Amino acid sequence: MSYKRSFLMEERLADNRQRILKAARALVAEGGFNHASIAAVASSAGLSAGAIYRYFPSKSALFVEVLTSAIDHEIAILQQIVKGEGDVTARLRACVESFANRALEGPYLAYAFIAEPAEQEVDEARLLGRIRFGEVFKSLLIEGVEKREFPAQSIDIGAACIVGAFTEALIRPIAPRAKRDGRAELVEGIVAFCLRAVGAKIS
Amino acid sequence: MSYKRSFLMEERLADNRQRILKAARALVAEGGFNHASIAAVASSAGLSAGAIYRYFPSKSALFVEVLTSAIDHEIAILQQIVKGEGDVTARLRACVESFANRALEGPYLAYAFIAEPAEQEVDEARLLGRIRFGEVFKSLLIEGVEKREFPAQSIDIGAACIVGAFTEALIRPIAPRAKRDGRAELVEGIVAFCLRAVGAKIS
DNA sequence: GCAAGAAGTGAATGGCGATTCACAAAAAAA
DNA sequence: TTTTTTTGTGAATCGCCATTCACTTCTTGC
Repeated sequence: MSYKRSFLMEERLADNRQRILKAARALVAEGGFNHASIAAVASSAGLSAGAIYRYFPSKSALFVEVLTSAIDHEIAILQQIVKGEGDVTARLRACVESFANRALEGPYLAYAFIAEPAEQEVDEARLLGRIRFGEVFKSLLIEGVEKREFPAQSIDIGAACIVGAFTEALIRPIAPRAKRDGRAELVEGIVAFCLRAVGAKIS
Repeated sequence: MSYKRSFLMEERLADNRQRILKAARALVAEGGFNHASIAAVASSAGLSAGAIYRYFPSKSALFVEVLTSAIDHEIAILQQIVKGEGDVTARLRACVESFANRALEGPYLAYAFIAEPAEQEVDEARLLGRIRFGEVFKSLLIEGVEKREFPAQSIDIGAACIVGAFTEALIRPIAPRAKRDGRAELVEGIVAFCLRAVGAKIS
């Protein structure tokens, strides 16, 4: 009577889904969103264009998921640092450093995720991601102010500013066909800026 | 023999061009780039779609000019402040305040110019604009460091960070359908962040 | 093995809006 | 006024891809 998917079938479907996501991510990393048409994703995942629609309702939905899961991953890394040991200043430094270094590692991907023009939906997901990054810094700021490591200040605004600051400072070296030199100095410069901005003592 | 445009004709053509630019700007201010199709711009300027192409080679070119001239205007305002009197700290404060207030004044326009997804070319113009804003702050930073108002620091990075910081802090309240309250606090928060970041004494 | 249902195919469709173009109206030269 | 050149019109084209769909191939239940 009713059709029931075997375990193996389930596996294969799940695997396909993952392959689609992976292919999409890889194509974005390679040449940005433009480079990643449904046809390209499909063939790169070893499926037909039509098949994609068995797994995702639309192109936007697919890329929103690609973006969101990448962001989840980054956030998890940052939260790990936030929850770690050391004073707040050190952890803030570590967060900014980590984010910046990872972005410079895969510049095209980071560019796409931070700044490349994309559809409405993707863009909304991006905004949401930025807000989530903001929350991470917000928690650090709250702790820092509480522990008197930082002076009293507007937490929400400060968090947004931090995200904006390192993001912007990264965009230029990250953008397609930009020169990328002095990475260490760049990262250190960004960190120093952020630490001064929150009023951390020296460092 | 050769056709020569009369003075009146020249005038009319120049006027048409201006009207097109103005219509485009108005439509963007009203509903973002999406809202501003060639057809819409044309009818709003009192011309036919085809006529636009006698004045601009492409839609992108038109919007690049709209964007660029808006940026020119903003930059001029900031440079006025930079060249003004008062210590560097005060002028930096005035620049950030001015930009933020003007952005909050015409939120949709600012959003489109700062963050709305658009064609490649427009996006490139936007990046260029950001760099130019950076230069303004760069000159302030250089002066501030020279005059010992600010400690030694990475000028280029700092300038980029400032632009990113206020930009990001503005995007959320500026974005379509965002709530916009506490404007004065927002601006003051951003200013405070930036001043601490460059190491300005109190304020 | 065989019917019924599910997954996969890829060429055709569809929508959208920029761009073009054959033609019309207006302006300058003759 | 007639001719030539420029400017303006707006419907038709065109390009681009996401999305669909009639059909094939594979899975499952019997």
